[in-house]
Formats: sequence, C-alpha cells, structure tokens
Amino acid sequence: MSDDSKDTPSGAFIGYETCPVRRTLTVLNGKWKPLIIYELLPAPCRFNELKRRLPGVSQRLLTAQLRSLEEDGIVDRKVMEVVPPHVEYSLSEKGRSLQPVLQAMETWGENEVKNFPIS
Amino acid sequence: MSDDSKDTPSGAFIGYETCPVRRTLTVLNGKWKPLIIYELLPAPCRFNELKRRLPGVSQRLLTAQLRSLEEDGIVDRKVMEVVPPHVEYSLSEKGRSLQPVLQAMETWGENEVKNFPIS
DNA sequence: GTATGCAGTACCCTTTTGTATACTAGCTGC
DNA sequence: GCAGCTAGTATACAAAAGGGTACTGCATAC
Repeated sequence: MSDDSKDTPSGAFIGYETCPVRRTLTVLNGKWKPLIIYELLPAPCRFNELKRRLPGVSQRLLTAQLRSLEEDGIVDRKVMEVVPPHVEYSLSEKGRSLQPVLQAMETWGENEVKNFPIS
Repeated sequence: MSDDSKDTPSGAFIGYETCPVRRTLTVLNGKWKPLIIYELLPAPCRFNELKRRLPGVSQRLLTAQLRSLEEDGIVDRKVMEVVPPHVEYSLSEKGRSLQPVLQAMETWGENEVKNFPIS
C-alpha cells in the first residue's frame, strides 16, 4: 500500500470519488453505522445509552464505528470533563442529511416485516 | 454453527425480525450488494459484464454476493445451457422495490461528490 | 469493603473480504 | 495436437473487519 500520494481509504471502493453510490457506501460501510445514525436521528445520545439501544453491538465495535463516523464528519462527539465521564454523540448537519437514506431503509424494512414476518 | 433449528442468518442483526432498518441492512449487508442491485436496476446483466461494471470486485466475491442476494429473493439467476455458458442476473420484484433506498444513496452521494470532490 | 455506572482500552479469536491461481467445456486459429 | 478465448467454479491463503470479554479510574450507593 501507500504507493502513491493518495491511497484508497479503508473500506472505500475504487472509484468512490466519482460514483455517488460508492461515495455513500464508503461512509455507511460498517455493520453498525447506519443503525447508529438511525438512533441518533431523533436526539443526541450518550455512549452507554446508544449501546443499550443497539443490542448486539460490543463496546469495541461501537467505539470504532463512532470514531470512524466522527472522522467522516457525520457524528459530533462532545466530552464533558466530569466524573463519571459524560460523552454525548450527535449528528452533524452532514449526518442529518443522511436521513432520506435511513428513511428509505426503514420504509422498505417495514414493508418486509409486515409482509414476511419471521417470528 | 448450526447448533439449533434456526440460527441467526449470516450477517443478520439481533432483532432484525422486527426492526425495519435491521431487516433492510440484513439484506444489504455485504460490501458489494448495494452496488450490484444498483447496477441491475436499469437492466439485467451477465456475470462478466457485471464484473466489468464493478471495478475492484473479484469473481469469488461477486459470485458469493450474487448467491446470497439470490437466496434472499432479491436477484434472479437464469442459466442458459449453451457453450460458452450464458448466465443472466436480474432483479426480482423484491429487488426492484429496493430502488428508493439506492436512489436515496445516489442522491446523497451526488451532493457529496459535487460539494466535496476528492480528486 | 463491595457493587454499580460511565466511557472507554487491550487482548485474542472468528468471520468476511481480497488476491491469486487452477480448473471446467467447447470453440477458433495454427 | 496445443494455445487461447468465454464465462464462469473451486481452492488456497493473506488481510481486514467484526466480536467477546476482561480491565481501567473515578465516583456514588449500600
């Protein structure tokens, strides 16, 4: 790797600079990222609260994906220097602009859950 | 794996049976799946043509993700028993119903590419 | 003194993805 | 006959992403 000045970021697709869908997928690439954004849409949330709302996610992964979303400018992280620690995650404007994508996923899923329930 | 009658499908989320977004993500979970669906939206496509349109994907992965999409009823696979082999992939009705999701991704990405070009 | 909550980090292991190559089957060219 | 073509499949192996759990430091609660 690092053969040239600008290498493909981790998880990015070849041609993601110009293909709109690839560009979006590069940002959403991560098992929990869309769900994190979905949970943050209504209101900001603290780390452990987010963890509780996303059953199945581990601390390690949640931390990693939040950091990645922060790097991409989707999520804002506000640390209050108190004890016990208080860290609040919220969507940036860029993050909120992903709402239509999550909305479309929600709508499709609702239809599936309605028409083809599993349990 | 396969310890019980019905295990969580590969890539599925806990609670995906009822959470709409998880349900959608379970189907779209796979680095290339949304792009495959995106490419198949306008018209059916053969394997190697699909591979050419998705620079960066390997045969192995493309095969695997197509099989998975087929299992989920998103993609139809039509084999013509001729030599050389001719296999055509197309979206099922269920697959086409994902268009709004891909459309939202495309729209968001277009805005990003326009406002924050990389190269 | 022990238990709990917060917001993580460190360690190790499994699954998924990426890369490369060899193989199928019949056809064309030499 | 042998090489190369199409449109894949199968296999092996390495790298990246995901997952489980223990642990930290400080504070309050019992």
